[in-house]
Amino acid sequence: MAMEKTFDPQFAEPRLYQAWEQAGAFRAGANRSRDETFTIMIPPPNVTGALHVGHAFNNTLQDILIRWHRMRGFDTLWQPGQDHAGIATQLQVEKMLAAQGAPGRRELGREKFLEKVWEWKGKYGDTIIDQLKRLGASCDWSRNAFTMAGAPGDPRTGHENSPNFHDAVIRVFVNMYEKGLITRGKRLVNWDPHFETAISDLEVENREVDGHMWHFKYPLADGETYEYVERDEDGNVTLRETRDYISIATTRPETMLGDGAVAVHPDDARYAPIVGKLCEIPVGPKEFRRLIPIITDPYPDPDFGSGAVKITGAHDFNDYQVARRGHIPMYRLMDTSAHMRSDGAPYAEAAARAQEIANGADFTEAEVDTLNLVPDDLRGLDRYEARERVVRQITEEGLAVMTTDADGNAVPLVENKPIMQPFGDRSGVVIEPMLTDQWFVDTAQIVGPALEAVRSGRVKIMPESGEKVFYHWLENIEPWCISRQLWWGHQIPVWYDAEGNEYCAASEEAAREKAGGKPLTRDPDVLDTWFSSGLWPFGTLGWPQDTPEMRRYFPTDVLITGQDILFFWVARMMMMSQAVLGEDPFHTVYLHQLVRDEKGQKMSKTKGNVIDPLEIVDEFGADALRFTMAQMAAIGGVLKLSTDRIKGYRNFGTKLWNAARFAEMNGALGSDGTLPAATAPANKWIIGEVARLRESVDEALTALRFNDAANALYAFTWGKLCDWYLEFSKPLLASDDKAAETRATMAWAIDQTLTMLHPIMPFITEEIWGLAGARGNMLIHQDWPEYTTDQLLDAEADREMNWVISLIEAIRSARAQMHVPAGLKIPVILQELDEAGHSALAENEALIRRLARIESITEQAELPKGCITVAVPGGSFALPLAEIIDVDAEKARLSKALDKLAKEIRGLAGRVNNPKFVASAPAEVVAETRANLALREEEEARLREALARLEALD
RNA sequence: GGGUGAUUAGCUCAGUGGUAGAGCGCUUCGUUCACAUCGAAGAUGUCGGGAGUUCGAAUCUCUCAUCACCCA
Repeated sequence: MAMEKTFDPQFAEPRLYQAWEQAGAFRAGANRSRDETFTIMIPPPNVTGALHVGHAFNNTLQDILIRWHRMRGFDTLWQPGQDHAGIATQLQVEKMLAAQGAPGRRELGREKFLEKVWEWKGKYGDTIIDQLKRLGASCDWSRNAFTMAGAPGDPRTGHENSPNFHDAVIRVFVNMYEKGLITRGKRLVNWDPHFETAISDLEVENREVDGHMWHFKYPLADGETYEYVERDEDGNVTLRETRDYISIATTRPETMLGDGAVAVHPDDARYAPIVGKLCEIPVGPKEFRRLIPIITDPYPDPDFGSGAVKITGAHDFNDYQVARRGHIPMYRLMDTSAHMRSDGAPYAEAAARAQEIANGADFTEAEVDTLNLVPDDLRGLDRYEARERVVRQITEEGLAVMTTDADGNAVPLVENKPIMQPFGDRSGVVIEPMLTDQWFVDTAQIVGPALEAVRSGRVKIMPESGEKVFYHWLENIEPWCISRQLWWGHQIPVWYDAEGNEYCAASEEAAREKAGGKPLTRDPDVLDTWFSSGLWPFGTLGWPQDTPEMRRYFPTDVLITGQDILFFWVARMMMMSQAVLGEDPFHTVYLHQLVRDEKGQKMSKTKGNVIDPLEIVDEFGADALRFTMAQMAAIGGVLKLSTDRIKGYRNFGTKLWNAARFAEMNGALGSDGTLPAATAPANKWIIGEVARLRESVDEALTALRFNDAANALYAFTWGKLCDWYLEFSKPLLASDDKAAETRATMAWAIDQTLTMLHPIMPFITEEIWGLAGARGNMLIHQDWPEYTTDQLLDAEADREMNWVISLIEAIRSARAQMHVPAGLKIPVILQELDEAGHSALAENEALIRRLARIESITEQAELPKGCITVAVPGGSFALPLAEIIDVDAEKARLSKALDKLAKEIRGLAGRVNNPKFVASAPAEVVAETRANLALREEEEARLREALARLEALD
């Protein structure tokens, strides 16, 4: 049956994928023929996720490595699964409920809401898995895992691989708690007012926005004054005035209400006279104005603003540090939705107590947290509205620093300046630093082994620059806030009694036992999603149970993931694996960049430059997309995806398809796998080229240089197999004595090409493989070749065929430049030729005549008038084209060739004649340079002769 | 401000000390029995600037410029 003219991926890909799945081709250990294992853990996509180009890239690379190892006979496992993605999923379900007009989260209550989430997960949670299948991902889906599997409320039983994932999470928490690695405390955290939860540093996106800097006067207590002096760099006085205030610049006036002090740099001479005195916060009811101390701290930058900084420990990270150093009270001003607090005692009462503290009274953190210092008229307001009111009140009172505008009017000094503002990466709202009780992992205690793993080389990060980034972050690691005020997640296994004592245990019963039977309430918070993702490499293998999979496949081998989650995930997996198991989770980390559009811009919905990988698969097929991904994957490279490129690789697939079609027409598709006994130089040559390809593909994939592997395959398939070998084969297939061996060689070469292309282009290669008739196995389980060039490369055939190619190219080039009609067969005169050339010509005359479109080759030393000269290594040929030759064009052609040669000869001769080069360069480089020079000089001599002959014509 | 990287053909990018490369695009020619999703031939480079190390530098070092990303 004749093959179709082109491969139809839309039709064939789903059929082929189904065939693989039905055959169990992806199962862990499938096609295993040796003892070594090879394991990759998929970076679990969010259960809410839809496949984007980043996933497509990331998973293509993983699939290439997996398929390659599986074919090589490793016991291979590609562990798939999904992440429960706390915030994203909770948000998604809330949105759905709202859209349905159903009762919301709070109305439902925790338990009912979680039921809805599980329901949602059951319905929509597999979207991304189906999308990964369209890419050709050969994960062992029978082992699909989930980071919330086995949590209370999980309606599924038995059909998921990791029913114990929840147990693993709880076990690790309890273990780390008992070791003192997890503690609870009041800390300043990034608070997301939309989701009303704490989030980690990594979930905060700092963006530059237009902001304002206000300047206000904090009057000194009791009307005190001081001499304020400013000097220039040389110490000359530029300003001297008597002041009864200290000037403060702030971008967040609403937080003034919670100020605990004003700080200046200890070396700042301007404020030295007033350090230790009190000043007044210029806002709030006049009769209850609070006085706060002026302190010194190294944090304020004397050159920035006025050099004096207000300290609001509960709402700014820098201030928090200053307040802790100086034992300054931290007054929380906002509630969980970032509205000004409206709880607690009236302002007058709170302010009076705060004043006692400022005057030196003892206080506790807990007491301070109960004090609501928001004036009664501002309570309950949104933080931005409160800001406006505060600014207005201060300005009306005349306590804003004034300046003059363009018209000479006095106006408040407000600088417009870009400021960096923190946003929640999920909610997009401005993050509020908030002083709250949270759970923390004391990462400083567990970071050591992870750092050591990379420093010692046990774990290799690629590209190497990733290691520096890794060190930098881990060496300066901050405590990791792991509690989230959400419902969807692993609830923290800690219970409290009425006195607030903590009981951490794997179950409520165990906790109650510890508490001696006292009534307990459970901490409502859940764990950061990344806490459970950190256990991915072993939680998916059945840990904490002692499973065969855990023993066999852990530690895993290569982790392929985006650079952006090096800290989120990679570093934490390394820390947690070491903390829990005392082992590294993998030995190699391959980091890649974000996939961008063809101009290098981030893809974003607002820019409208998003490329949907599934649309690409629809239009060009998964193989074309995969090949493009592999081809882009230079280590550390920027990833720019353009549809033109994808189209090019779709064309590559068609080229391969047509080569197979040609083979099939000639009865040369599908070999029995035995190495053909070739006698024709062309056949010997292609066998050697296949061996070269095998070596370069393996070398490239071993080094994770996917682009090198893809390019080697492309260059071989198109540039060697199709451009030359199939053309060489045509006269051979028509011959009596070489036809059989050529069919065998072609079948073998194409099978080898399909095999080696399969990890990158699994669909089209499997399809062609299957078209060749009865095979013992599918290509996905074909054994990967191991032959070497030492075994298969015939050096003589290699030299010979390269000479043949260069002769054909030289003749074609001369013909084209002389505008010889492409269809015209011309005679060729052999002018002179060395022995090797004679032999190559004799063996391959049929190929040369066909490909260079030559009518006859005759040998004669004396040339007729009007010849074009073609020089090749070892000799020269002439094309007698007196009737169509353009002498000037030929002269120009020769001159140009001579110029180029002359330049090369100059360079080579310069080196050879330099005694220092001969003395210092390696012998083989010197020899090579000499040989090269000799060749060039020989060619130059021939061309000069030819040019002289032409000039004699005139 | 700190860190990391980039700068090579018109475009997108490979290239870790030994004759500057690929794909796309461009020009000319071509319906040769696998392929027009194709074939043949061709043009295009002070390898960002400057300095240094070296027999030899796109590659190593320093410096300047521009850009990108990450963290403040």
